Parts: sequence; C-alpha cells; structure tokens
Amino acid sequence: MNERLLDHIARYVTLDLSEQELLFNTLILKKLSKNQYLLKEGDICKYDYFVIQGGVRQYEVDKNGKELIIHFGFEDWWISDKASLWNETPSIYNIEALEDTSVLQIKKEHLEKLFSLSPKLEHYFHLVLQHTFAIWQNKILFLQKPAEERYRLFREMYGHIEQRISQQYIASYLGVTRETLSRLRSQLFKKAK
Amino acid sequence: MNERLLDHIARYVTLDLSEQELLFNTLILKKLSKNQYLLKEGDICKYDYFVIQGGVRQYEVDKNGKELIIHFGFEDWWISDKASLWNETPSIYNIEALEDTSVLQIKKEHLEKLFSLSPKLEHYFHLVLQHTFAIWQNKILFLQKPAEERYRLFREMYGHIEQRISQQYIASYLGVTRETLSRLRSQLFKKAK
DNA sequence: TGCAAACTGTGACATTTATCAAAAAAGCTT
DNA sequence: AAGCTTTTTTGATAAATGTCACAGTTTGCA
Repeated sequence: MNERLLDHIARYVTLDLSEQELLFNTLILKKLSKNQYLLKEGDICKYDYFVIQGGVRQYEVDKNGKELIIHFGFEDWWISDKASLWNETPSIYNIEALEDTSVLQIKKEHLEKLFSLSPKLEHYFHLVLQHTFAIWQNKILFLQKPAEERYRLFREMYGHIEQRISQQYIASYLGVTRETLSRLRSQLFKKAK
Repeated sequence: MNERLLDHIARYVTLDLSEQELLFNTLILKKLSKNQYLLKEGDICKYDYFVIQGGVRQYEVDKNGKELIIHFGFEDWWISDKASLWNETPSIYNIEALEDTSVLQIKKEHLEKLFSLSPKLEHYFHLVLQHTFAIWQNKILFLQKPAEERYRLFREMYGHIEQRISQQYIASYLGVTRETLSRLRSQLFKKAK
C-alpha cells in the first residue's frame, strides 16, 4: 500500500529505514468515493496529500458561480492548496475526487517536524516541489496560447488520463467553455481523417 | 551590498556565521545595464539570480515572433528558468534587464553543494520556493479571468512597480495586446472620475 | 431493461479581444 | 530646444470565444 510512495521517493532520494519509519508513522490512508471532498473553500488546508489511486480536481468557484479548474491530481502526485497550507489562510479552492480515490495524508506540523529531523526528507519534498514548479511555470505560458493549441498540448501531456476526465472538466482546465471544447474537438477529428 | 540578501534570508531562517560565509563565498555580483540579458533562449540556465537592485522580465518568443512575458523580477526576488536550471535542458525563455540591474548569482552546483552541507540553507531555498509557488498557483487562476479583472489584480499586487514597467510589457504579462490594455486603461480612468 | 439525470454536440447570435493602420504623445540624444 | 525613435492611443474591421437554447447521447441506478 505504501509501496507507491516509497517508489516515488526512491526516484529522488535514498532513505534510511529509520527515516522511512519516521515518515510512515505520520501518514494516514484516506479513502474517498467519487465526488467526495479533500478540501472545501473557506477551510484551512491542513494536509498534503499523495494520490495512491484515483484522481482529484482542484478548482475555484468564481463570483459568478463558474468553476475554474486549476489542476488535476492523479497517481503519484502530491496535492493540496499550497498557499493555504503554508500560510494557514482559508483556501479559495475545492479539491474533489473524480473517481474513487485513495490518498496518503500528512499533517503540516508533522511535515515540518520531519524536515527538522531529516534533511533528506526535506530534500525529497524540495525536489518534488521543484519538479511541480517547473510544470506550473509551463502552464502559465500554456494559458496564453490559443484554445486549440492548449488542447493539443493538454493531450500531449495528459493523453494517458484524458479518458478519465469528463470534457467539461477538461474545458474548465483549458480555460474555455464546454461548447468551445466540443467544437475544437470536432474540427480536430475532422482534420485528422 | 549583501545586506539585502541577508535581510531576505533572515525573514525565513537564522544562519550561523559559518553558513553565511559558505553562502557568500559562492555568490558573484553581476551588473547589467538596461536591455542586457541574464539568459537567452536555447541556453541552459546555470545560475539562480537574486535581484539586489533593478528589474528584469522573463519571456518566451512564440513561433509567430510574439513575446510572452511570464514573470517580472524586481528587488528581493530569486529569478531563473527553474525548468532549465533543474533539468539542465535548453531554456525557452529570455531574461532581460528592464533597467540597470544588479544581481547576485549562484551556480547550480554550488547550490546543491550548499544544500548537502547546510540543511538550514536548503530550508531557506525550500521556503522561498514555497512562497513563489503559492504566487504562481494564483497566477494560473488569474490568467483565466477577463482582461479587465487581470489588470485590476495586477495593480493590486504590483501597483508599487507599475510605473517602472512599460505598458507594452504589462500588456504582455496580462496576456493581452498593448492596444487592448490601452483601451482598458482609458475605460478604467474614465469610470474613476 | 428502461428511465431520469448528467453530459455532449450544434446553431444563431453576442461579446471580447486581436489585427492593422495611422496619429498623437513621450522619451532620448545631440 | 529640435529632431529622431519608441511608445501609446484611437478607429475600423476581423477573428476567437462565449452565451443561450435545445437536441442528441451516454451513464448510472432502480
């Protein structure tokens, strides 16, 4: 069950057994069924979550009631509202399961304690954040491209999970309406023939 | 001259004198005049830069030759192409001085060595990255809002440096043309009266 | 298996933003 | 201060995307 996280860590650092124990003593397995929430708008995000199985979406509801998805989290992703977690401020985001999902959760305070006890563990989380940051840096560029290109790029990066996400959510992630995405798709598939 | 960085570090961690030395032995002061480059597209980014004075812009040139600014860096910001720096891949970005600018540069290898020697220094860089990440997370949301709101939000966050940046660059950062920004401004100021 | 609910596709039209061209304003340099 | 360069503004028009309404499709559940 924790294999998945151990494998992920092993990509970045090599932990002693004592460090593995330290970490796994603080982790709690949490199971969500589809449409359950990990985080609701207004709450302070207290945990960082590692997705073992399943997937979630992170979205804001804007003042017109429209949902804006800023991120998906599937297997092997750490997910949380980093701003809320680190600054202990109420979150503007919701994190909701797209399917039945299992995550490992770790409390912020435990995380900080781990960092002070094990530089290697902090190094792991630092490296993961670097990696995530590089991806988000790209996403900022991505959002400035025309809609068709955004969809193409999305498929390049996330083609393997595209079928697990409904189109309306993909549209929201791309920053277009579902109607626009639907039209983009029919154009694209017409061309492809 | 290094006061600025020491103050910045002191906001996050308390370094020993030996750690201060360790760090400052690896830093090099670099002066740029307006329009000089810190990084050019195609190069591998080898340094992380801390802006002591002045400001820079980080932008991509897209396949139509249009410049897309993804970020500004002014005093007290660490700037670099994180993706290129960490993965050692050619950068797609240019980083150019907006005015005469002084930065402290640190080589990637030195940074890594510092991390292995001083967990506290790694903790500082980790915290700075967390802080930056939280801001970029917001920017993803920001780019999905209508142009007028983007400009308002920009002024809320960066009002204090707005006058140091030409409008065409602000427009590019907002993801609109300069003509559109010009029209947004005239509307906004008309209303304000 | 069948029916309701949720999701997706399509058409007509509205709105936002881009593009192109040119004038006006601001900034630099001598 | 005059003249050159760069930036900003303005107008006319085009392109991209959104909105609303509704029909077709899929999905899940009783």
